[in-house]
Amino acid sequence: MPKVKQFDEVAVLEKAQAVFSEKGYNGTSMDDLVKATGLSRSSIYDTFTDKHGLYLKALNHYRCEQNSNLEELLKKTDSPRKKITLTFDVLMKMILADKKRAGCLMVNAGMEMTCIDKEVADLASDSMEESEHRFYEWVKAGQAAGEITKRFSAKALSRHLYNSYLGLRTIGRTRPDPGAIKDIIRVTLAVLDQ
Amino acid sequence: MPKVKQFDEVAVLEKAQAVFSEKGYNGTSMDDLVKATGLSRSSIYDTFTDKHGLYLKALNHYRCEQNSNLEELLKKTDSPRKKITLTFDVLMKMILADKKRAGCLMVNAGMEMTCIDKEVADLASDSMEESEHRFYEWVKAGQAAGEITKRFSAKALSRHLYNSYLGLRTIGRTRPDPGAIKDIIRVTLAVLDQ
DNA sequence: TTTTATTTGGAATGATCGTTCCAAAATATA
DNA sequence: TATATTTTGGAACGATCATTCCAAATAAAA
Repeated sequence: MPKVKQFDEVAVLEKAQAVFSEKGYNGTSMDDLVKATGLSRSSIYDTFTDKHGLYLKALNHYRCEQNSNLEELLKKTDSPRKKITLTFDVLMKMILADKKRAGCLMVNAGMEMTCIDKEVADLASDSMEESEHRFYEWVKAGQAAGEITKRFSAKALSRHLYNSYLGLRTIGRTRPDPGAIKDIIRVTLAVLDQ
Repeated sequence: MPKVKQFDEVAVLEKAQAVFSEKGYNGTSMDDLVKATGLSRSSIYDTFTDKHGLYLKALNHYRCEQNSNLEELLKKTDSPRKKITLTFDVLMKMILADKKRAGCLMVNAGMEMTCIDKEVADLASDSMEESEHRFYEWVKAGQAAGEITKRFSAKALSRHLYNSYLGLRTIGRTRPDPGAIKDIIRVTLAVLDQ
């Protein structure tokens, strides 16, 4: 009887995500979102409540997608150290492939919204903590396996790795230079050596 | 004969800078700027042309001020390595003192405006290159003086240092934890050892 | 094909945006 | 103190913002 939904919600979220990444939350208008998603205003409001709701859904979707993509990719190896290396390899490829310099939606959101929107700020902060903790588990396992130095605590090393990730995300958005990114990753990872 | 300007332009720029840092360019309204500066709309438009002009002037003033503050501080020592260490010490103090998490106006501007405003993006990019180059000169001198390892090129090390700076700026805005910042700086600087 | 529930497009709305404008206030000189 | 010149406050402007609303279009079921 009823007419069924004419669009794929996930596809819409990914279109919206791209615009939010490029222009930021405050730099994106509903008109931008209408054009990018191909949906009508009514459909957007009906499905996502409002602009803020769409932003939150896009952020959550981005987080899930990134996590599962990374998990899938890291099945390639059991070595904790190689998981770290692979993560930075993939990051470099993502940055260099990102011709529009959209960057990471979560990092962008954290930077734009910390002082403005507690709900978004908390979400971004939580996601960042999760990412850092992933590094922590790998470093800890790597140290146990003798792949990673014990000169520094697992906590300190994982904080360093995640800090380098954040720096690269900033460089990727502002001044993405292949040589620079390679240098940074090489030096960042050298700290893990005995 | 004429009535003279009733306000200090530099003081106004610093008030504006604080608001732009917290809320971003698109998140800041002219009303916010009127309240923060204490000036009237007319005076703002008469002095800075428009919102965008005020933003650019605030960015340029921030850049000059930061550079001269750093230069002044680093007179304390002649050792290139100690200049680097001091720079990170000061950065940590700035981040921890920054209760509003305003962060660095230049980094914030680069992140918010890359895809939106070429003029601002170029200014931020130029300022970032300058900062990285400052590290480069110190690393090069430090290597020549035997204070810094030659395992990596001066270019690679300076890129690494600046990348760590950018990461810390992001963390300072989103999740500023004293312990984390100390860890990151310690590991970042350890790379300079022989 | 007709019916029915739902989506859809686009006009309309009120709020807020950046900007302009001008009469009134203010100050350094005469 | 009076005059001349500039700043100032605040109202007013058009543009754009997010959001609402409804008639028309649409697709599944009868």
